[in-house]
Amino acid sequence: MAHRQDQQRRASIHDVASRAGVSAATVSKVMAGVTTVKPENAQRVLDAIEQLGYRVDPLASDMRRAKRRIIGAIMPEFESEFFGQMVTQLESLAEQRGYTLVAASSRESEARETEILARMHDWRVAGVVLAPVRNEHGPAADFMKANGMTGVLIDRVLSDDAFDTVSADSAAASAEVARELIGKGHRHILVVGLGEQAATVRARLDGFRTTALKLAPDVRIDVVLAETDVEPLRAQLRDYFDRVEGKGRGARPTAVYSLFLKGTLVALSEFRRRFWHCPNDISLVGFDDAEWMQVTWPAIAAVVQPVRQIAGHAMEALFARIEGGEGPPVARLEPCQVLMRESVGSPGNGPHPGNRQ
Amino acid sequence: MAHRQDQQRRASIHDVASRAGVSAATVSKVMAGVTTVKPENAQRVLDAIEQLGYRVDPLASDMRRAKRRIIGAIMPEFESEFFGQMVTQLESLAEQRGYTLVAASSRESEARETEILARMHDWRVAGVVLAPVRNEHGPAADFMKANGMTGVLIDRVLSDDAFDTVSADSAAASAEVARELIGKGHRHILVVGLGEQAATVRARLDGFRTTALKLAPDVRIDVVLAETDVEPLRAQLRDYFDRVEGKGRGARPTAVYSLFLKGTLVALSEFRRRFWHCPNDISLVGFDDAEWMQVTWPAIAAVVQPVRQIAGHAMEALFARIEGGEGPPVARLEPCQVLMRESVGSPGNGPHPGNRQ
DNA sequence: CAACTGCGAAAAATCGATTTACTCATTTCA
DNA sequence: TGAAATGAGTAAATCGATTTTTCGCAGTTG
Repeated sequence: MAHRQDQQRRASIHDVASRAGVSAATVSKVMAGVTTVKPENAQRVLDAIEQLGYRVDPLASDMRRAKRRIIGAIMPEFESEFFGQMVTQLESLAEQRGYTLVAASSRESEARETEILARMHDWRVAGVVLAPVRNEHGPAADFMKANGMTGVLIDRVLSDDAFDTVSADSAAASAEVARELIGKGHRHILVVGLGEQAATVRARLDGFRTTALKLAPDVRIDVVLAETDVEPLRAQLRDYFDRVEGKGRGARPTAVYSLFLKGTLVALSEFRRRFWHCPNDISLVGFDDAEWMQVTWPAIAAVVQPVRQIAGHAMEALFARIEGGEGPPVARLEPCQVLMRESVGSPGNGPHPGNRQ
Repeated sequence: MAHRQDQQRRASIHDVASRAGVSAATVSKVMAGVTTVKPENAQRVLDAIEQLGYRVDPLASDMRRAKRRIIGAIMPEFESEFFGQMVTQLESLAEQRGYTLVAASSRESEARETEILARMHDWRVAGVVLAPVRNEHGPAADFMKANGMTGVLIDRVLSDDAFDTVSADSAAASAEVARELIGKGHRHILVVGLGEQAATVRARLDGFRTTALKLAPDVRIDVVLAETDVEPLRAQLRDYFDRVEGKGRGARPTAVYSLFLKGTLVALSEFRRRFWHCPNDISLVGFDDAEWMQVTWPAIAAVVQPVRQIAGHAMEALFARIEGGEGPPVARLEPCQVLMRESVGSPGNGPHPGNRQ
């Protein structure tokens, strides 16, 4: 019956008003819960709303306010569990407050990051949750500052002089990893990372190195840092292992600590190529957990980032600012959990029987 | 200098108009590329736009049109590579056409699916890409029909009488898997799935069964289908293996075909529990590929869904409808690629030496 | 009885862009 | 020459909701 009508044009506040025999302003007041409306009028408005299936048009509703009830989220990628969970959380939290989340992927490009931000600025979003590709000092953060945008930086950041930041406590987690590896007897450890993400990588590296050296001053820590992309890292890692293997017995590290998920995958694939098995031939821990790490053989040890906490505190900080919260920016660090799974063992348990090299 | 201004209020079309000494209508025409504007006026408008850094407010711009330049995307989850890539693609395609993509996760709930859809309807989105939790016959699709929304259904769908559909060619891929497994000599195969996703699961199951039986009429195909959630599936799988093990030698299937990613994880974790190794103790193929499947030992065989093609054709179909395209709905099936990795071998190569049960 | 107080609701302005209708000129053609 | 067509541009309406202003009317007060 109402078919044509449904498909053609939705009821507006004026349709409700005329059906209820009042003005649009009164309808608006009823919906806003203003008490200075005569009960009988309010009831007729409610009835009209019910009958017409009226719902506020968020677009029109947002027109007049300077900050629209839209939150922008910019993530470096959507393909990993971490950012997938992050978006899910952020969306849920935005929704709870009656905001719409518009998520976009910068696809690991700072240029795109700024473009997206400009578009979000056009939309006059109330706030932005930005997980920068590189760190807090990129062009995106500059853009936000220059345009007086409200925002929170997460993940690959440490602290900022203009925006609140929320990230995993990389240093503490790395220290924990160091304690575990040193405790198991490792004295030659390779750290793998991507240099571009300056802030986080440094925190993770320093946290690891400091604690490791404190516990075992004789420990040898090698570092393989690729600048930008994953493929160069793969090549560098291959070269590194070729080199240490050339130096004969004992030159090979007994454990690898990867500072990010892609690095863990690269390390694993390099182990495969060399027929090295964890943990007998080499131990492996990676920053960032994933579901599959529990089902492989061996299960892969990992640092679990507290996604819910990061998302929760990011949104909390963001809404506080949106609602006019003042004060200097806060840099929050959320504690991680380190899951030592089977991929970590003690060195010197001899090569795996299947090791053919 | 322009700081305060930037932060307070952005330039509107009227600001541009007054600075250029013309009316807002003229500015609008210049931006739309209408030719009936005196070149010198056009130039002054362009200059004013430049000086003020004016950009169209998409919200205001969309106000008057019945269909706003917004595309909604509803995915069952964001945590897996498949849907992550899907959202990335969809966003990119929407952006190319000057549309904004608003993505939301139904978190595997049909109720939420409809709620999100209602909210998107409130936004008067031009179209929706819906990856239903269950299949094309859920309440979400009904809602879209009842409200005359434009949309395309993807992934867990076969065909629909109201909407275009795009999905992986599950049947063909499953047939290919059957050919591979039968060809390798498997005659007792377990298929693992989630019954709730009726359409796709049936297609995958039937495609597999038909081809397997055609090639080897004596093949035994067991099926473990959990209704809704992953945990029950885990329990059922455990029971199943307990049962077949109780029947003694040869009762155990030599291969498992999982119809979706979570099933592959469950199967792997069950293998772990029983100390079964792939492919010596049992072979495994799963629908849906993931990056980690190449780096584990063994690498896991998988059916790769053509994400780009699905996203591309979905958007193509969607925009065709948005632009008024008529005609009966089209059901598209995109071919998959089957990657037979090390987790699949021939049966009867004897148990793995490490098998302690 | 005039002035004041308040309540409830309507009218009007606003947000920013687009589109329709309309106004002058200036051409073009009969 | 006069009517119609074209060109260039503007005022105003529109989209749908919110917010400010105004107004009518009832009841009080001096």
